[in-house]
Amino acid sequence: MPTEHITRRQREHSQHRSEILETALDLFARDGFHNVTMQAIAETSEFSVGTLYNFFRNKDDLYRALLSENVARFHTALQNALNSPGSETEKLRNWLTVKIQLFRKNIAFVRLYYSETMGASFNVKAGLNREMLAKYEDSLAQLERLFAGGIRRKVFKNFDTRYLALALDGISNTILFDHLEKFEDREIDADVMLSLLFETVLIKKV
Amino acid sequence: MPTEHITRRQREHSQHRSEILETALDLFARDGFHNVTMQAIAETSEFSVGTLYNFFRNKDDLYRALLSENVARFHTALQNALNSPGSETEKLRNWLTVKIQLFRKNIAFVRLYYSETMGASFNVKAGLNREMLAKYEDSLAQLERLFAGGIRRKVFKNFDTRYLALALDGISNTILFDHLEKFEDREIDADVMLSLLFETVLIKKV
Amino acid sequence: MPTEHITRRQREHSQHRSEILETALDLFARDGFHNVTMQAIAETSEFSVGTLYNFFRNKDDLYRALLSENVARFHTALQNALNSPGSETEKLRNWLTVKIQLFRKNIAFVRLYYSETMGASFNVKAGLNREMLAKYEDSLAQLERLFAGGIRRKVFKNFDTRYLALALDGISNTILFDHLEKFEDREIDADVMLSLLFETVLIKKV
Amino acid sequence: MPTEHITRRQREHSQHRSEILETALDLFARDGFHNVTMQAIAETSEFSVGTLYNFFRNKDDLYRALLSENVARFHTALQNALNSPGSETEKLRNWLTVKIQLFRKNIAFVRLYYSETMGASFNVKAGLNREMLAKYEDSLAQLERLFAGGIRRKVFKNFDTRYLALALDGISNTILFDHLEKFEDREIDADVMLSLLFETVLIKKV
DNA sequence: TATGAATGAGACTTCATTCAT
DNA sequence: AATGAATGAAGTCTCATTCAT
Repeated sequence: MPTEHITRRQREHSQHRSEILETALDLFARDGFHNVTMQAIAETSEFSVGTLYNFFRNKDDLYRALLSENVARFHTALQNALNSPGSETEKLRNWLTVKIQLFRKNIAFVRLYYSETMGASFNVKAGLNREMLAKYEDSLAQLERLFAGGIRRKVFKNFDTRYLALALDGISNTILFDHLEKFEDREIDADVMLSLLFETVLIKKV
Repeated sequence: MPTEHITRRQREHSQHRSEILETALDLFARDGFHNVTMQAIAETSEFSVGTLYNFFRNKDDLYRALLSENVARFHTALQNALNSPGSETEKLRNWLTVKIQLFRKNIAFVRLYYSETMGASFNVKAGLNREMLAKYEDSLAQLERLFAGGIRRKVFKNFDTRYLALALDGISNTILFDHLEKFEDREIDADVMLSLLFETVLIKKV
Repeated sequence: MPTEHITRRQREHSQHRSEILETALDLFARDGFHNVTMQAIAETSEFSVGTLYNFFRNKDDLYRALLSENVARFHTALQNALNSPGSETEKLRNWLTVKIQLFRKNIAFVRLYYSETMGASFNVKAGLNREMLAKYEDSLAQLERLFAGGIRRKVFKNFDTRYLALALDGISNTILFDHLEKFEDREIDADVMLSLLFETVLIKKV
Repeated sequence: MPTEHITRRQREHSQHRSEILETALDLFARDGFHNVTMQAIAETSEFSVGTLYNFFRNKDDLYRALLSENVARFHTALQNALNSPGSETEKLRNWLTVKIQLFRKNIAFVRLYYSETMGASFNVKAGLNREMLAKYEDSLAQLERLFAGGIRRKVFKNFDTRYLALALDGISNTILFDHLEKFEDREIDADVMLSLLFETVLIKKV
């Protein structure tokens, strides 16, 4: 059947594409965009340079695909976590748990993502950066809605939801980077992060 | 007087060096290390390419000097803030106030710093990265000592000081980046950041 | 047949490499290492600059290959001449005849070789110079053995063989350079050189 | 007296000029024309770059002066040796003795001279090379006249005088380079060189 | 007159991209 | 469809030379 034939081809094609992207990710994360040559990606992924250009229009395109697809994957996973059933706190705990897993299993991409988004979008052409920023804003907006709900339901104090979302993101980022930096395998707990935001630190005002 | 003569020369030299570094910082922060040519730095700073090489051995060296000197400046300023007189809370408020000012007045460098340290040190040779990491660790250690003191004096709850330091750093980073990103001129308040860490968010456990 | 396919590729590759080296030899011999640009070699050999770098790691490498391979060619040819059958005199005559032919057909290389070895090895990194010196010493050693054999067989007077070898080399060099310098096509005779070493010049001592 | 004043200046000027040339000779001989910077000559001779340009129009000019003046010195010394009183053989012995001394005391220049003249005049602009070649031809012509006289007086066999001159030059060159190469301090004897040309090597024709 | 910082043309080299096989 | 040799634009860096002090 021609359909199946095409399907197998497509499957192979998709498989090869993934292999290339995976290889490229490792190299980019280790050496940076400009220190990785197409030749190097070709050799490491065991394809020829020409083949790379059959999959991607050019180096920028490859890089863009790499970031874009991983960002989408992260975004979806985090979104799903937030949409899980349960209380606000449980949803946040879910979100953090998924984020922890994503960071742990995708260190290379995480590094790439942050060095790319903190710096004012060096390599990636405007388009992708706007896309990544939009996804980030969407994530924050969802967190805000969740906090807003909690505040409405008197579960949370009446804080600026924007700050709450940013704070939770910031706390988890810093702690996760600290762990990854040290290659620690000690389990990271979502509750520790939550408690840093939720439990009073100050005992008496000064 | 020969002393004065030397001083004038040195002053000029130092002045020129600073001009180059300032120009380079802006360009690097806007376009990224590899997208900035020595030619571009030369033209923008209104020196010749050759002159750049009289001040710095090569492009890497210039970049390293740029990061290194600014990191040192930031580190000293933050250190002083933490060593200011006052209670733990006041010291933290000082530290945050200084950090806010530094971020606001050095957006370009801040972007460069984070994209450089989040990514696994692409361009900067190992040496500098170790140096930057060391300064970061030193900052955290100081925060930790401060928290530890507060805990001992029963001002703070008995939390893991490492996490407290990381959380404060994370909260301030995320909020500051969010503000800078939007070129907001709305004043950022140190107290908002502190309260996110200090005041209970959660009203009732669920 | 795959073997043939590879062979054709290899043949072409080898062909191109030779063309580049030949072109470079002419240019280097005429203008000197530092006065020949890679651009010039590329244009003259009708390849692109990039292609040059596909064949040789860098300019030094190209130059080294050039000298090294020609030195080897010369060395082998002269060695074979000395190992030809016949008396000592016939072997020396053979050696000179081959040397004359090599000089005549490789003026460019000869110039390069001598200006490189007389000067204290400017461009060529230590390695090659040691290699060239070793081959030269080997040549002399062979000549010495030949002279020693002649002396043992009472064909030659009992002279210091080192001096004999050096003298024969020196006489042939100077005469050959003199001819080449003048672009003379008058045949150069091996016997003339031999006779300058062999036949008494002095009639009566003074 | 103004005359004296000028004379002192001139003396100092001349002294400084010599110091520069001497320094430059060592550097050029060690590293080659293109691997020596004006900066390096300035530092080593303890003058400033600007001062170098007060003595010589440019780098080429300095190099030319260096070669030209040393060639003249060599030429004069060798000429005087040949014009010394005595028999042909004595004159030749004188010539060789002077040549040996010159080589031993001016290794750096000798290397420079030969690498410059063997190669087809790389750096030195045409003018100087013609000048050096002329002096060389003059030397050979003098040797030829001497040999011709000897032949006329039946002291030497009737050989081509050009070849005799070239052979003597070649023999002495090769032996001298061999000694210098090895940094030998063993005395080199003019008579050994003469005997290689004068005394029969061959005992019986084969 | 001496200095040495500044200049900028020009060299070497890399690497994204193409295209004949 | 896959390959990888060839291309050449563009970047880094050097260094002879100038000129204000």
